[in-house]
Amino acid sequence: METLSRKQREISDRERQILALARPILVHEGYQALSMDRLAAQMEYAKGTLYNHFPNKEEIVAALAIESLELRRKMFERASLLSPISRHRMMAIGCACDLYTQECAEHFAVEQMLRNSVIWQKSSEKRQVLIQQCEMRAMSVVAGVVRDAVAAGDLTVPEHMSAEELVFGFWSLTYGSHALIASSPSLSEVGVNDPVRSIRYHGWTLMNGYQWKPFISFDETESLMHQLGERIFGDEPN
Amino acid sequence: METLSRKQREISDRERQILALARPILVHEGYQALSMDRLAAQMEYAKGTLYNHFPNKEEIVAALAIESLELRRKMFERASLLSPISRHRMMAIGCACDLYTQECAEHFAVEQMLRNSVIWQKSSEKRQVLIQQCEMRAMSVVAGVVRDAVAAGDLTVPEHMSAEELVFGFWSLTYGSHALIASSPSLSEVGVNDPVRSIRYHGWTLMNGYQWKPFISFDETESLMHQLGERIFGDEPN
DNA sequence: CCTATATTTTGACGCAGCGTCAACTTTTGT
DNA sequence: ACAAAAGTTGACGCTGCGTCAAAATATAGG
Repeated sequence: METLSRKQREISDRERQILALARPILVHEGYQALSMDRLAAQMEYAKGTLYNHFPNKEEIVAALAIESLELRRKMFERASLLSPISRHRMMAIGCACDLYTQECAEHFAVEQMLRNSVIWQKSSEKRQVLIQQCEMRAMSVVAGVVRDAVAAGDLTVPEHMSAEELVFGFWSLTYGSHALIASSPSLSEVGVNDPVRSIRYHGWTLMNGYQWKPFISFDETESLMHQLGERIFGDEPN
Repeated sequence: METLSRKQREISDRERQILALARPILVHEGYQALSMDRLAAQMEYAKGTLYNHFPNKEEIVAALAIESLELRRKMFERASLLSPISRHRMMAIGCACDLYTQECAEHFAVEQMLRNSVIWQKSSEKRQVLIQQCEMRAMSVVAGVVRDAVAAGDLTVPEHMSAEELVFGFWSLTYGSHALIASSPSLSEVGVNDPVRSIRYHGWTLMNGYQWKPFISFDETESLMHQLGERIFGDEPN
C-alpha cells in the first residue's frame, strides 16, 4: 500500500517535471525546438514514458497554456479586489494585463501558441473544456466589475449591449496591442514609439467615452496604475 | 532570344502557379497540410524545382502573406478616398478591416500565420523588408487621415502622442477583436454574442472619446458604414 | 520466499516531411 | 553541330512523431 502510493506519487510528480522541463524550451527556443526525443533525453526517461503522460506533443503545450491562463485569472481576481471604486478596479485589471505580458512574458507567449489552430485542434476535449472554463472565469471577473459599476451608478452600459460585450472592447484593445507588440516587426519603424503607454491612454479615453465615473485625469491614472501594479504581486508571486 | 523569354515566362508563371496552388491548401487545411512533396506532386514537377523558386516552405507562406498584405493596403487606400470628411474616412477604413476579415477570411488567416514567429524568422531578409514596407504604407494611409483631421480642425491629437500612436489604438482594437473572434473558442459561450457590432460600437465610442468631429449618432454610423462598405470593392475586386 | 499476474518502462521501428545534390535533360550561344 | 550554361529530377540523409512488443518492475496470494 505504501509502495503503491510512493510509486503513484512518483508518477504524478513526473507530470509536473515534464511541464517544468518543457516550458523553458518552449519559451526560449520556440515550438519547433520542443521535441519529444529531446524532452525524453533531458528527463532521462524513454520516450514511451512521456507518452504515458501526454498522448501527443500538443497536449503538453496545452497543459502549459492552462497553467498560464490560471495565473492570469488569479492576477485578474487579485487586481479586481484592490479598490472599492469600480473605475479603479477596471484600471487595476488593465494593469494586470500589462504586468502579465511584461513580467510573465513566457506565459503570454505560451497562451499565444494555443491560439494557433494546430495545438488547439489536437488537444483533448477534456483540456479544451478546462481552457474554456478558465476564459469564462476570467471574463466573469471583469464583467462582474462592470455590473458593480452599473449597480453603483458609475457607468451606463448602452442598451442592446451586455456587460460581456463591453468588456470585449477593452479585451480587444489590450489583447490586440500586446499581440501586435509581440509580433509586429519593429513597431517603432512605423512610428509607434511607446505602445504600452499609448494603449493605457486609449484605454483611458475609451473609459471616458463610456463616461465611467469618477473621471480621473490621465496623469492621475498613470500614478494610480503604478501603485496598483505594485500590489498585484502581493504575498504569493505564484 | 525569343525562346529565352518564353522559357523565362514559363518560369515566372510557375511561381504564381505555386502560390495559387499553395493558398487553398494553406487556408483550408492549415499549415501542417501544406507539404512540399504534396505541392510538387500537384504541380507535376519535381520537388527540387520548387526549391529553385523558394528556398523553404516558410518563404512560400511569406510570399502568400505579402499578397494578402497588399490586398489589405489597397482596400485601405480605396476606403480612405471615399469621403472628404475625416471621421467618415476613418470609419471607412474600419469598415475595410471588417470586410477584409470577413470576405477575405483566407487572406486574414494567412496574415495571422506570418505573425507566428517560425515563419517570420525563417523568411528571407528581402521578404521581411517587403512586409515591413507594406505595413508602413498601410499605417501611413491611416496616419494621413489623422493628420488631415488635425489640419481640418476635426481632431486634436493629445500632446506627447504621434498620429501613428493614435492610429495604434484603433489598430489594436480592430486587430485584437478579429484575432479573438478567429481564435477564441466560442466567444458566445463567454457572453459575447455579436462581437463585430460590439467592436464597431467601441470604435465609435473611442472616436467620441477623442472628440473626433463631426459627431454622428451610432445609428447613423451604422448606416453610413454600410454604404461605405459597398463602395470598397468597386470595379476591381482584386 | 516464490511465483503468477498486473503495471510500467523501454527503445527500435515505421512513417512522413524537409532540404540536398549528383546525375540527367534541355536550352543557349557560337 | 557541339560545348557550355541553365534547368530538372528524384533518391537520399536526416529529424521528429507516435507505436508496440518485449523487458523490467511492482503487487498479491500461497
